[in-house]
Amino acid sequence: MRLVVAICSMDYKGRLQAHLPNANRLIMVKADGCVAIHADNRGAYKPLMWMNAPNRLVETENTWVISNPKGEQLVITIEETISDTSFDLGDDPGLQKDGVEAHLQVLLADYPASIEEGLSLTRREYPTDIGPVDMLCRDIENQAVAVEIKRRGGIDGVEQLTRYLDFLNRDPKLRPVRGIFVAQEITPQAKVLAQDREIRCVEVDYEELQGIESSVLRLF
Amino acid sequence: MRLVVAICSMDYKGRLQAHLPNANRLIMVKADGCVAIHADNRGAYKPLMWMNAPNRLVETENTWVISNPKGEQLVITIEETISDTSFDLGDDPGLQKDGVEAHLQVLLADYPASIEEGLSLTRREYPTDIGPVDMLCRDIENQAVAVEIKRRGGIDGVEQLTRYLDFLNRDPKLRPVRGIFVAQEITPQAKVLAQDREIRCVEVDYEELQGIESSVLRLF
DNA sequence: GTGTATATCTCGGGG
DNA sequence: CCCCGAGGTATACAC
Repeated sequence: MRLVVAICSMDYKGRLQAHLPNANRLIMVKADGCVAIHADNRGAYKPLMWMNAPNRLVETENTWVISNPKGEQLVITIEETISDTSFDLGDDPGLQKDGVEAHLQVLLADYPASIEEGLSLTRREYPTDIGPVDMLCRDIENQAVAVEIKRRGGIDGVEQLTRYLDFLNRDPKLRPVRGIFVAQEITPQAKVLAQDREIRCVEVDYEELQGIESSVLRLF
Repeated sequence: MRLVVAICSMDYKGRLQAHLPNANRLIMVKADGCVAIHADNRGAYKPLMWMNAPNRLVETENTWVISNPKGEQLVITIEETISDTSFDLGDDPGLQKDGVEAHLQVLLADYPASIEEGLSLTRREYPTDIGPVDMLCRDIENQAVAVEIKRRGGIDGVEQLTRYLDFLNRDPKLRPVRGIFVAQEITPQAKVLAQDREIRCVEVDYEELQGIESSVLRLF
C-alpha cells in the first residue's frame, strides 16, 4: 500500500463526471491497484473519489492517469507532494460477522413457531419467477404462508413480499398464500402498507431468539 | 489526519458484531475523529471497519477504544506499530458532480417531449401523500402522466412509480393517471414488471439530451 | 429526529 | 455476464 499526501486536483469521468479542486488530500494506492482519495473532513466510509481494481496507473511528472477496462478514468494533477510512503501489508484474512439478516433467518427457520403459533417450515429461500422468498411455511390450518425477513422493516420490504405473494398465488398447489412480514423493528409506514395488503407484521427479538437457541443447545 | 500502519486485531460491537484477526493494516484517523481501517486487498471503497464521527477515542498502551453516542464500540489491539504519522490537510472544498439523476431530471423537465411526443410538464416533484413524483405531465390527449426518472431503471423504480400512481389515481381532478418509467437503461425484469402494470418504459440518452440543451443555449 | 430516495453505492450469490 | 438482494450501507433532503 502506497500512501501519498499531496496538494492535488483531479477529475473523474466514467459513470458520471466529477471534479475536485486543488487541496491537500491522501491518495491511497493498494496492492491490487485500486485507488482511493480521502480528505480530512468527509466521513470515514466514503472516499472523495475512487477507482476499483483492475485498472492501469500511468504516472508521469505531476500527473497520474488511472484507467479501467470499463472506460472509467481518473486523472490526478499533483501540485506538491507532502509525503510518499509505501508499506507491504500482505493479505488480510477478512472479517467474521454475526447478527446480520442471514443469521436471523437461520434462527427463525429453526423456530418458525416464534413467528406464529403452529407455523412450520416448508422450505427456506423458496424460489419464485421473480426471486426467492425467505421462508415458505404452513400455518396451523395448513395454509401456505410466505415469510419475508428483514432486520429493519420498511416499505420496500412490504413491496418485496407483495411481489412474491403475487407470484406464489398463481400456483394452484399453493393458493391461497398469505404473507407475514418479520423484522426486529418495523416502521409505522410499513405497518400501514402491510395492513392495506393484508400482510401480518411480526416484530421479533434477536437476542431472545439467540437465548432460545443457546438454551436448546445446552440441553444436548 | 493520522495514519497508523500496524499489526493489529480488532472487534466491533454495535449494529452487529464483527472480529478482525491479527494482520497488518492501515488505521486512518481523520481530523473530525472518525476512524477507518483499510487492508491492501479489499477494494478501494469500503473500509474493513469504521466508526463515523462523532466518537470518543481513548488510547492506552496498545489498545484503542473508540465509542460513539449510539452505543457502538470499536476496540483495536495493536501488536506492533510500523508507522505513525500525522498531517494537517485542512478543509476540503468537496466535489462538483455532473450526470446524476438530479441533472437528468432537469434536462427532461426542459424537454418533456423527448420522453414522448406532445408531453408537457405540469410540475416537477409533484407531491403525493407518500412522497413526490419526479414529474407530473399532460400528454397529447391531455391525460395526466406521472413520470419517474432513474439513471438506471430497476424493479424498485417500477414499484416506486406504482405507489405514486396508486395515490394519484385517488385524486378525481387527475384520474386517470398513467405512468412512464424513464431511465438511461432499464433492466429486462423491470420492463416485464412495468408492462404487467401497464407502465410505459422509455430509455433516454443523457449525452444526446445535453446536446439539445447546449444547442438551444447557443441560440440565445 | 424519522422516513424516503439516491449512490461512480459496494459486495456477494445465483442463473 | 447480468440481475437481484443486503448492507454496521452512507448521505442528502423533506416532513
